[in-house]
Formats: sequence, structure tokens, C-alpha cells
Amino acid sequence: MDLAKDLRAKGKRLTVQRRLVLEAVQRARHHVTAEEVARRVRTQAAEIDPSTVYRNLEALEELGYVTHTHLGGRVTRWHRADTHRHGHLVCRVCGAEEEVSVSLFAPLTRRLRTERGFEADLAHSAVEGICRKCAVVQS
Amino acid sequence: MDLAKDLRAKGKRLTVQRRLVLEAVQRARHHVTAEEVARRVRTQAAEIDPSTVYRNLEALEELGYVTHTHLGGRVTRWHRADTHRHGHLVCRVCGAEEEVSVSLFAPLTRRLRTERGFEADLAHSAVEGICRKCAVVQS
DNA sequence: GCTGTTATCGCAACTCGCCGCGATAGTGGT
DNA sequence: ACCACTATCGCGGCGAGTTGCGATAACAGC
Repeated sequence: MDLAKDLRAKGKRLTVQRRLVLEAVQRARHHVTAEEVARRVRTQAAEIDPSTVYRNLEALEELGYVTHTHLGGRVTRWHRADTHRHGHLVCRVCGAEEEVSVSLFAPLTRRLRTERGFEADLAHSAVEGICRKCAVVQS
Repeated sequence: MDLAKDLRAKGKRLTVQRRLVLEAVQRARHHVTAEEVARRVRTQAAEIDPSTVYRNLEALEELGYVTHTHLGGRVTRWHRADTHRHGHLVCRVCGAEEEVSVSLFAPLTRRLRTERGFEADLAHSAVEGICRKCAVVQS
């Protein structure tokens, strides 16, 4: 697929900065914060402003290349859009993150759709709680 | 119940600022942001610093008087702790908020506990998605 | 290629939430 | 009442993320 052509078809342009931001997210093995993307990008090209990184992450999400997830409540993580969808469990005590299959959320999603007409995206926000390890310690 | 006595028993003090922050949250009909609390408080007492509001909300939460919920991912809302527990649905398109009974989350909570040993607090974070009204418009 | 249009960039400044520090003022003990 | 102790306060400043604006450069049309 031709990235430049795809972008142009949507009235967007392929800039050096945009390409580097996209590559940084795609190369990342796991989820990364915007700040991590900015750091990675700067090792490649001298002076790319943080605001440019934020704007490009937003633009690339709109175009369907990347997505973001809210972990905890304050932290936002970005990852490529073509990997399998999954939910997140975040421990409030130790901060550990676990991934869970979205199929676990399916019954709730279905119920919210039929009972409230609400199309939930449970993969977008993490589920906060206390993980097994910390639950033992606390009690 | 004697607020001052209750606080003292926990090694905390009852200051003017703390009382005003608590009252502001309790008087609020719905959930309020820290900034709204700060504004309400300032109409009562001249100069209360925003940082004082943040610290007091935190302290009051620790003491069990208030709780907070992450809506959307960026916004944090506070409310009194003695009302019934409930979950939140937030529409990504129009921003509308709906409350839902926590009982809807019970099956998922149970499943996460038995299968992953994870004690989820689904009332703490909002579920993002698209509400009935916006779903119709979009399609 | 050359040129006009305008998406995007870098910069500066701003907001929100948070933290460290010295000053202030609740609180328990005399 | 007064004093010592220390939780809490106001202030200044930091970090992440956002926004407005003039400058730059990607793209389309000739």
C-alpha cells in the first residue's frame, strides 16, 4: 500500500515528521506514550517539536493507522491499529498492566447495546482494580 | 457525626479550607471537576489555592468522604461518597454522560476475579462509546 | 519544472494537575 | 491560657498536553 497516496486521497500530506511518528509507533513492540514517541523520533531527525508529535498521533488515529488507550486515568498509550484488539487491566497499587481478550467484555458490550443503545468500546479504556499479587499483600 | 472528631481520630485536622471543599462537593448535585470545586470554594472564602483544593480532595477521598471517577480519559470528576455506587457511560461524540447500575458490571467483575484474580473497580473509570443518539446520526 | 494554495511545522504561551518548601495555624499537653 | 508539635497552607515552579500564529514546504495545476 502506498502511504503517500493513501494520505493524499484523504487530503493529508506525507511529511517527514508524520512518517517518522508512524514508524516509531509501528516499530514499538508494546504501547508507547506520546513522550516516548517524541524521544524515538528525535533520535532520527534533529528537531521535531512535541506538539507536532501530538498532532500527528491524532491525525494518524483519524486515518486509522494508530489508536490510543487510556491507562489508569492519566496515562495515554499509543499503538499500531493493525494488531489484535485487546482490553487492559491496570493495578491501582503496583501499576502492573495485563492484557485480556475483548471476548471477556462481549457479554457486557452486548447488554449495554440492547438495554441502553450504547455502543461501548471497552478496549479504549483500561479497567482499574487490584491485581492478584497486591490483593494478597493488602489483606 | 462530628466531622472534627472523626478527622482528629485519624490524625487529620479540620481546617476552614477542608470544610469548604467537602461542603462544595456535598452541595453539588452532580459530579464536579476539581476546578469547579475551586471556583465554588473561592466564592465562600477569599483566596484558597488550587493546590489546596487538590490536596483536600485527595485527603477527603482517603478518609472516605468523597470519591473520584475518570471520565473520558482526561477529565476527573468528584462526588460525595455516600450516594449509591454507579457506573458511567460517556459518549465519545457528543460527550453525554449516563449513569448505569453497578449490577450490570457484576458478571464481568466476577469473571475477572475468578479467572484472573483481578479485583476490578468498574465504577471508577467510565466506559467510553457512542450513545444511541449519535449512533443514529453517524450511520 | 515553476507557481499558487494550504496542510503542516516550530515556536511561544497557556491550562491542568502536581510537588517541594518555608510560613501558618490546628491540636494535645502543661 | 500558653507552648510545642506538625498537619496543612499559599506560593512558585515543573511536566504533560493543547492551542494560536506566522513561516515552511507538500502537493496540484499549468
